[in-house]
Amino acid sequence: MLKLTRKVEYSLIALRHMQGKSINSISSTREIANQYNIPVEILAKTLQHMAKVNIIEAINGPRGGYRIKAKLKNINLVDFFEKVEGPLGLSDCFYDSNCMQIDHCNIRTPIQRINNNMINMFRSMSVQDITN
Amino acid sequence: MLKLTRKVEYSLIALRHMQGKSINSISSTREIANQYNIPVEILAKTLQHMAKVNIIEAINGPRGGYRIKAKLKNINLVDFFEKVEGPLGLSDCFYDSNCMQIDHCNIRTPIQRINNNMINMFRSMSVQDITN
DNA sequence: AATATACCCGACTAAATTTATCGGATATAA
DNA sequence: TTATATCCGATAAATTTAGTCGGGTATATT
Repeated sequence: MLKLTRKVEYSLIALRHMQGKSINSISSTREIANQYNIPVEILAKTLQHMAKVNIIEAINGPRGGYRIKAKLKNINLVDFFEKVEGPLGLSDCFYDSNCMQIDHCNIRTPIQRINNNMINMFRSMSVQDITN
Repeated sequence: MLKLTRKVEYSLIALRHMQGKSINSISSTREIANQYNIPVEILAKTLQHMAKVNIIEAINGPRGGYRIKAKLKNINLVDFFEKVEGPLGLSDCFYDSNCMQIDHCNIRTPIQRINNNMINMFRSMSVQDITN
């Protein structure tokens, strides 16, 4: 319960790895996967996805790879989690009201308060707070 | 990602239900399950578990059921989540160091900071904040 | 131009976790 | 004695997460 997914973890590991290198230097999927014991194919997907949402940038061809594109300081953790994993919330009912008990539920409002606290907490941190 | 489990949700729904009734009045599994559209068997387990960890108390026999036993005001959400669902943490490595990359991981410390923030946030709220 | 390296991406499979079901037991009020 | 309710281990189903596979495109290097 309340866990980060591997996808998010791998993304952060990769970003931190890239940020530790000189700007504009390129990191390949294989290089990162090897260094951190991550399955290559899964990391590949993860990086492709981060490229698609413009957090990093892909360079094709031999000697290609990825480098950071966005200002990590300007991406808060809510934005980041949502870009990488999709909508965020302690319960589905806060972004997709398909719940059988939507009418009877007696805890929706109180949980929403907690949810807001959580969201605010994550919003107060940037990706750079983690990758630095 | 970062979701509560149904077990936690059902527990809270049940607690709030009981708290809405006069003290010492008894609620049966069936009564709660019907009112909130929860599968009876699953709610039964959930309540049995809450009884085992002394949050509620079971009364056997016909006209039996459950009633609140603990002071909900004194149970913070971290304690509650852990009693109901087990150890809490954004990543497993904070309570079970069986991770392949424990030696290489470059984000353990930063994630632990976030984790602490989250834990503190949940610790600052009591079950009663939700069930009231 | 050929080649090798690296990203791209959809379809699929496997594993883990969460959710739900079943069967039979015990306790007790009426 | 009976009916209602909790108790509880085993198991099954569903969902989510994690990982694999195959065939594609782009490009630096020779």
